[in-house]
Amino acid sequence: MQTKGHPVPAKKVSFQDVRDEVIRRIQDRVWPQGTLLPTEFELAEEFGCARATVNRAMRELADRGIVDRKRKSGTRVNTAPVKQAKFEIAVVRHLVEEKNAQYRYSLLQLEQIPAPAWLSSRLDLPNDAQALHIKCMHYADNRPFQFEERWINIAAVPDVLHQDFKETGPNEWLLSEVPFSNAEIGFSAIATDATLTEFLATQPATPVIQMERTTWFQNQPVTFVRMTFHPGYRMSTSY
Amino acid sequence: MQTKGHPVPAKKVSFQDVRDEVIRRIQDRVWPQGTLLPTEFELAEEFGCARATVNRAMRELADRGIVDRKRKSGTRVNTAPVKQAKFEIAVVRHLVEEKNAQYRYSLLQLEQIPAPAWLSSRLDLPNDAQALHIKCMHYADNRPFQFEERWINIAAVPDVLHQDFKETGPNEWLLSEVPFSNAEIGFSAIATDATLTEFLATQPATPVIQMERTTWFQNQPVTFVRMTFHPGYRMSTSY
DNA sequence: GAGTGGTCTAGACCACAAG
DNA sequence: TTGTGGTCTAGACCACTCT
Repeated sequence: MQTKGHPVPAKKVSFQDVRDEVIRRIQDRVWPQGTLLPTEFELAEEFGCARATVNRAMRELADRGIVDRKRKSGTRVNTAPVKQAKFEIAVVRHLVEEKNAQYRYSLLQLEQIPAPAWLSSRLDLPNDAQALHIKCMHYADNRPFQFEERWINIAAVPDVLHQDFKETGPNEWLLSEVPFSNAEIGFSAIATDATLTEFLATQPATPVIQMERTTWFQNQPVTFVRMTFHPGYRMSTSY
Repeated sequence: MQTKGHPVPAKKVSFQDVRDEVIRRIQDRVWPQGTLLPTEFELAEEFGCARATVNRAMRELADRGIVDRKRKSGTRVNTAPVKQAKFEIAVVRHLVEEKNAQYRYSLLQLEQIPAPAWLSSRLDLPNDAQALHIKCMHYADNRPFQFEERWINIAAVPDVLHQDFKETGPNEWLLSEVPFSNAEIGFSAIATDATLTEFLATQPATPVIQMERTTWFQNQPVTFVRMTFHPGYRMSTSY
């Protein structure tokens, strides 16, 4: 909306400007759900910027699931926006320290064993595979925070045999050893069994959140871990 | 790696090419964690593409938390990659239908009440605020899938009074009415109380996952909902 | 066939932060 | 001050997909 008298310096239109204005129009029902938006060319003209700028803005909206884009069809306001909640799967130590609590780690058990059948099946390991079986605890201000039970595919990370995991947990070591892996994560609610009741210091059969994660590196299975949080633990995020 | 004899048509280098090659080098320890990467200009030269192309590739890696970028400092391979797990907080109906199960909705209770103190406090409502209190069930193949209890801030969406929610749940209506809201979500593990035991058809004190969500639209509180899943429900995702 | 988004380029200027 | 990423431009061609 700027009169074209003299060539005013005219601050350039940023892709954020475009993005925010489009969001505003959607929120204010100028473009209700399902609306077909103007083409990039038209928007560029309206906003007085390059098409690439509009493209960048719209691509971001598409990534967020706010609009749907199709070649030839154009850009449409999404009707059933897929809400995504992102949870940061951080190292336990960070979770604890974020709460300004003192972190402490304790190794409970470490043994090399032939991979049990269920593990071989789950990780698709050969029959004679060897595994490192680890149990450990994570404390926040000396109160039980998380119980961790883990199996590591030794063939995938042979160096693991030189680690004693007395000072730092296997997760942190694996992170430095096997960066940028792929993983499958699942959360469920379970009741504490005898072991969990003991280490988490709970009443028997207390509901707790358990997180299971299987990790691969370059298509090779590396580890399966089961992490059980203390009662009352709440995972939260916002969007 | 292309000899510069004749001006070969030479397929253009895409930002995906750059991105994937950078990922490969990080995975293969060519650039171990903490490494300072070459500048965009240098990479553009190496790959034989424009700097904008490199920028687009690196920006994606930064978004994924694989590298850290700072003006003047340059781009560095992230040491403690923050793993992000994205959960799609979809409409319950979609969750059910994804399992190829038949979805059924049932309204249990709907009443207009003065907002209880805890709700006013949580949503920052005025003292005389009115709320719509709703209880309903979601079934998958006629088996209890989720129990939902919700409070809606009537002032934020007055139209809600014209809805009877007999056929479709409040969530779907709110989604169409209040698109692109902000929300805070939390998950915890709880034991079923009398009501939940009844509606979810479980044993008393069964561990279940409960999701709480508070939603705002343009900084105005809209709704607070507590959704409790059937026993054994598992939230999962991969990255 | 034609329209729309997807991407690349070459160049430019800006903004932040390290020295 | 200076180096590095952040962004915008104007133009070009490509790729999907609808008709």
